[in-house]
Amino acid sequence: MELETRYDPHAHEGDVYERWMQAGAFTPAKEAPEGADPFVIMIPPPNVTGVLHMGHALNGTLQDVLVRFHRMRGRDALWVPGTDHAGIATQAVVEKKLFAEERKTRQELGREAFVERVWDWKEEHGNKILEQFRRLGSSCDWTRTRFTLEPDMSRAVREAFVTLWERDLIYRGARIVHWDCVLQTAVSDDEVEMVERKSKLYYLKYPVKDAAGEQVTVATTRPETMLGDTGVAVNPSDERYGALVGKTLVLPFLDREIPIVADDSVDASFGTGAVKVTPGHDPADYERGARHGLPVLNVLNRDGTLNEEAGPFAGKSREQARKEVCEGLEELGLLEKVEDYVHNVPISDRSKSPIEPLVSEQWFVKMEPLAQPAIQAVKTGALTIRPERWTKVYLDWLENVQDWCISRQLWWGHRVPVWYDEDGVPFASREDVEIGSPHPKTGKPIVRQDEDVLDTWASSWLWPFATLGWPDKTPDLERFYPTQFLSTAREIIYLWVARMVMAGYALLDHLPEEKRCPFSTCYIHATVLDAKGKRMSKSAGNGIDPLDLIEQYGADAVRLSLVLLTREGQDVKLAPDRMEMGRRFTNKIWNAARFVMQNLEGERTEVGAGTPTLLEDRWILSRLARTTAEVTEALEGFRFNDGATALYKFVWNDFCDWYLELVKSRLGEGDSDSAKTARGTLALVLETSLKLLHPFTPFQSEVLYGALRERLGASNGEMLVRAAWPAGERLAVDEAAEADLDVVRELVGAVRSIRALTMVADRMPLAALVIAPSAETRRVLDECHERARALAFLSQLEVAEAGERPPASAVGVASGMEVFVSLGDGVDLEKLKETLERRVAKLEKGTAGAEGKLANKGFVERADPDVVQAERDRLEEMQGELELLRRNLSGL
RNA sequence: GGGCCAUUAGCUCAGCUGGCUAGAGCGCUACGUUGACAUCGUAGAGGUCAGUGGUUCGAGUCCACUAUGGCCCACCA
Repeated sequence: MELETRYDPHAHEGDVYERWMQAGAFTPAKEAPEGADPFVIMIPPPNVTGVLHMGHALNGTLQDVLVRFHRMRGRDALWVPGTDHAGIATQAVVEKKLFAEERKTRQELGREAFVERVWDWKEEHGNKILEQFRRLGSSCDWTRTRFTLEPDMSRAVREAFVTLWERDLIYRGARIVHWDCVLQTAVSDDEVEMVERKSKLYYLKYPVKDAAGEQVTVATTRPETMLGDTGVAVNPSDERYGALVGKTLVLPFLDREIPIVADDSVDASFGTGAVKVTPGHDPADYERGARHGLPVLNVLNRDGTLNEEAGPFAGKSREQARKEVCEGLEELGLLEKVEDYVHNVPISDRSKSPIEPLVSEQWFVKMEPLAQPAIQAVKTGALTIRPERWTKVYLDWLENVQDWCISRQLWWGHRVPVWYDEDGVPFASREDVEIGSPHPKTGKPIVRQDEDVLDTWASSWLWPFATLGWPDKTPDLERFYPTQFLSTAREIIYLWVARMVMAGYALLDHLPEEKRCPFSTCYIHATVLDAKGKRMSKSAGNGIDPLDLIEQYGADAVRLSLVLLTREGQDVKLAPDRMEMGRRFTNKIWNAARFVMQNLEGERTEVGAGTPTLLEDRWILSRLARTTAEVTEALEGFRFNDGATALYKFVWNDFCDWYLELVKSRLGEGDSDSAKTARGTLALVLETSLKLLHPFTPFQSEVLYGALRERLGASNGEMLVRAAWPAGERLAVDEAAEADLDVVRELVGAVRSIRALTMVADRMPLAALVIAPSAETRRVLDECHERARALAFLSQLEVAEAGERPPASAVGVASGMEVFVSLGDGVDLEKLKETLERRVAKLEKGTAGAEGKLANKGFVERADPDVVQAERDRLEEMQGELELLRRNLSGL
């Protein structure tokens, strides 16, 4: 196969993915390999309505890197994909479409027909996001794709519901809930966002009963809710109102008599110190009302208009009522004043409309008992959350957990599996119940099923095991549960992560305690921000579409860039051009591979032929061994960035910059042992590098691996995706080789520095460069000088015997070697002098620091002996260089 | 009102449990290559590591406070 000079991702990605699919490369073998531990990830199911955003792209990359890594390491690897039915979001999308296209509301269509429409929509559009995950290269087992509303999931959801019901952990209650007046459903605490809004603070006067002219002023932001007031509260220690507690007020408009009560929760310093109590429409008031036995009055309809309880204001919208209430009070002389006021208003995440706290009948799950094991999970280490600081967030929520309102007044979702008899006595059932059949307890006929559906999270909290077939004890459940890794966004630590842990402990009671936690590591990935550090959002229009990036740079470059840019626990600011890093690197790999393969023409069948004895061969193999260990350790510890960085440095700075250059002249030697070894080493290093790269750049590494095997004549169609992770006897760290090559690099560097100094002085090239090596370094030079010649800058180098000291204008030192430079004519001595002086100053500072350190007893006695020795060596070196530079300076 | 996170080169960021003369990529400058690489290589300029105090033989790294920016939680009507 001919490789183009520039890597073109689009020429390969589609084909490669297709080959993986045809080979079933992502589906675990029927039987788990002997002795292989599972490595399982459940994808956080994206909404079916969703399109891939940068957060998905990052998260998908991280999960894929790990799954591919562990698959290659021989673990029984599985990554289960799927989507979430996302009750409110999906229903809203379809409702909107229905109205736009047919001018119909869901009510006009009817429940059954509407749900049918949603399914139609799902079949048509619901796979989009999973397709996009494929573009990214995700190696999910697509044969196991799940959907949170499919029939098997319904069984799981019912099993969970009924189990909790039987344990008395589910109850129906009138509670104040967050009501979304647009979507006309209850939403959970976690779906509410507090948004700062400018508004007014109204001071209302309520007359005291039987006390002509006496009034109490309350401050409120919601004057229209005064119609639902059933009391006024003051702080018991507030002297202003002491005498009034126990007296009665008369509510304007309605003439309702309401008591003044004393309650600690009232802040005497806010407003007037007196607060109206509206238990039906304010969570805090609900609590206060309950403490004082005040009645709960609901003055709102489900759409947010006022109901008949509101007397003259019935039927008005909230906004209209507010206006009219104020006007009315004004007329009555009961509006004291209105102030500007900024406060936080609860807004529904889903409809973006203001939440109305409303008392209504809902289903709740008692959370406290479920929370205990989830708290224990992190305390015992069964669950590790990374970065660690999120543990506290997780625990804080669990330790103060509120009961979970699980009913939603929607149609798209799992219907609450509760049926009622004619007296309204409920019971929960795993099976559908026929209308008319007898209630198992009361014996009376069943008349209806509960109309509500369950919160979406009431299915997704079962995800880690419902995807494996639970409640049946399937082979998959046995083999793949619990999972090892969950990677998700911080926003859903409460909504999802904590609840999955609870569900695992509560519902998988056939398993021993230590196997119930659904995942052992929960990784909270970075948030992807825009270039200015703002959150990407549709409404702000600052989002970057990952598919555009893939289109432009290729999936591998995007994956690599994301991993290189993201360090654990730190958000990442992203601009499209940051993908350049990945693009350049993938192009570099491509060309290095091309070069290697061009030199492997012919009959070679064995990778890594010959025993390397030459320094550079030993060196690169040692570096390869070290890099292999680094990448392996990094990925085992979920340090993605470290792994990618180690590879980047190895491939680019060691392999391409040095090894390929050093080996070029040998490659022309035909059949010499030296040439053979070079070719073998090249092939081995390339092949191993491709394996290490595969988790990060799966497409490109697969293409190059195929090409390499073909070139070696060793191809039998095997794919890199299933290759074994590098390990073994050929890869050992050779410290001597690394140290020796460091000397060479340093030497070359020193020559370049001296040369650069003169070039700074004037662009004149050097008249001559002479090196007088010590006996020790001479050995190393002899070994590699010929190869080093291949480097352009070394072609000017002449090696002299020690002791032959040529006249020099500048002298440098490197690894015990003196480097003499004689300057050509026309050098700007002033500039050279300046440069040298700066260098001297820097060195003086350095030596002073080192001397101080070594003069310090504490350091010498307590520090690691190696560190002290290194410090001495460093000082000596600096002193030597300093001395030479001073000599240079005085000679100028 | 609590809590968390950041602040290191012009830009984006690395610097793990305190210990080489504080690094990388991009950008900039110079030179060299253009027979693996519509490039690549080498070198250079550029930093009082936000500020103040403390612990220590030694602090970018640990502690306290301050400043700036960002995020999360919370029933102040």
